[in-house]
Amino acid sequence: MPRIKHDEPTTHRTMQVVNHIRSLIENGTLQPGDKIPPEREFARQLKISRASLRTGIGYLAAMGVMKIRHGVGTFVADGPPEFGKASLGMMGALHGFQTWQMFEARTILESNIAALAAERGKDEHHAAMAEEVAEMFAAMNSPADFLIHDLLFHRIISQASGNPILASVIETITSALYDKRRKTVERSTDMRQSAEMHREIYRAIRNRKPNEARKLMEEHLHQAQVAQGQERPPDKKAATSLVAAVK
Amino acid sequence: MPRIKHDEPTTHRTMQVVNHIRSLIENGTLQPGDKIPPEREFARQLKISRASLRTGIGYLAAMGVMKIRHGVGTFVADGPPEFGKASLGMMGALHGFQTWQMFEARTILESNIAALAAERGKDEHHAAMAEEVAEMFAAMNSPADFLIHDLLFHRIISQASGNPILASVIETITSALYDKRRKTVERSTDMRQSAEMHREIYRAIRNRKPNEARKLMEEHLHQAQVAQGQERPPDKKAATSLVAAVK
DNA sequence: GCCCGTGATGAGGTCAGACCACTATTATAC
DNA sequence: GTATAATAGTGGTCTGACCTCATCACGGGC
Repeated sequence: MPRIKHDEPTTHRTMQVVNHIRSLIENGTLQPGDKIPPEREFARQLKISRASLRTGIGYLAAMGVMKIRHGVGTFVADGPPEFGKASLGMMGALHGFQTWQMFEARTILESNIAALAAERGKDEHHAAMAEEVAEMFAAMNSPADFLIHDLLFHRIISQASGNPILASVIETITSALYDKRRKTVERSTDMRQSAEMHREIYRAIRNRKPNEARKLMEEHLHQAQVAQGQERPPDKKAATSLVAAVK
Repeated sequence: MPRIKHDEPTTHRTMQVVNHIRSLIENGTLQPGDKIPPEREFARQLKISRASLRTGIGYLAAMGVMKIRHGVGTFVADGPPEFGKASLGMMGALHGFQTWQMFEARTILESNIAALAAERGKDEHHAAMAEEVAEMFAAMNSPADFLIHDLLFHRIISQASGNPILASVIETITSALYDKRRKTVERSTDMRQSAEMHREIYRAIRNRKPNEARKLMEEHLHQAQVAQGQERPPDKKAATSLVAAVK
């Protein structure tokens, strides 16, 4: 029989680095925000070349797990979890993501997240949400500020849902939509209505009414979508239909 | 006076590579599955060192946009879109993702996706789904094969939903759960029931009954979760029924 | 005394070229 | 004809030098 040499992927230096850092994170040695040793020293510790170490670190940086600052050092990411910033944009270019699809995904995710938040939200979440709603009413004449508090409001709901995975997915999609939103928010004439809507959502969550929260969130996002003229185009499928691609 | 070597404000080489490839993808020069030129030649074309080129390619590979095959070449990813394979696992280690959270996320996503598939699925999707259901019944005595067709079935539903963004998110979460599933599927005594369930889901989708499909999918995933003892830990009382549920 | 330029320091970024390892194909031996 | 061996092509790793950037301490000028 032909000799099978199927070695383990343990060989690749890149994965060696990734796994090492992973274990450091898992056993608590590395915490979000921590700085890792300088490349030259770290490479010596791991008994690999600096070049290989760098590919490994680059890999982690691409996934958003590490953050590199030229001239300063390399750190473990500490912000809200986000699946590779450029990832979605890249995927969009590759597989032809449409804006309406982003809205659809966001609507499904956020409406369910709102329901979860209504079930599990704690007092501090309610307080923070109330705060942001108030800020929205106060920023009625400043679209840019309004948008900031809008984002914050939604982010708090994500946290209140108690499911960080869903929160990160939303975060990724939202950040991809952010640029588009920023361009159109100026012409928004419905900030008052939007603020009211947010307040209603807040109330539904605070009063622990999951279904109401879900419904309101759905409605809210639908309005936002319409306001940007990003409705799903009529069902005229240019369907590529590659069932074989599933393989 | 040593004049300052005022080079272009070209951003980091890594991003230079990423953007270059991105533009190649956007203008259609590179299609999924295509092979990019050998590193040495490509580096010469871009007028950068091979090391820098490799950094950029590594970045794209980490995001799942490119696939590297040692000794063969580097290709544009062609399978189902997937956000960095290791990404979720890494994030889990960093932010403490729990298995029950993955199930929750998956349930929310897949039940809604099933509903969308019921609305938008086309004949070829229905056919492919029927095929997989049949394979499941045929593989009843081979857990490994059964699992494969199980995965395929769900993947076809994702495609049928007509929203590739949701499909990729699911794909990412599912692949993270795959290993855990593989370990427990052997003891599954409910493959028959599982197959029946899949058939019912298929029927709901084919008959364009979104709400029914959603409900069935929810139920199906809940069963799968229970079968693995990955229920969400109750907030208050301990669940003693879990052990019995496994059989 | 305070401010600001300037150099020293340490970190990541890039480069070049040699050499190693894997895969698939082709040539050769049997 | 088939199995083994040689080979070409491609990614993977190493070395070590040099470049760029961010920060801080020092010291002259105000």
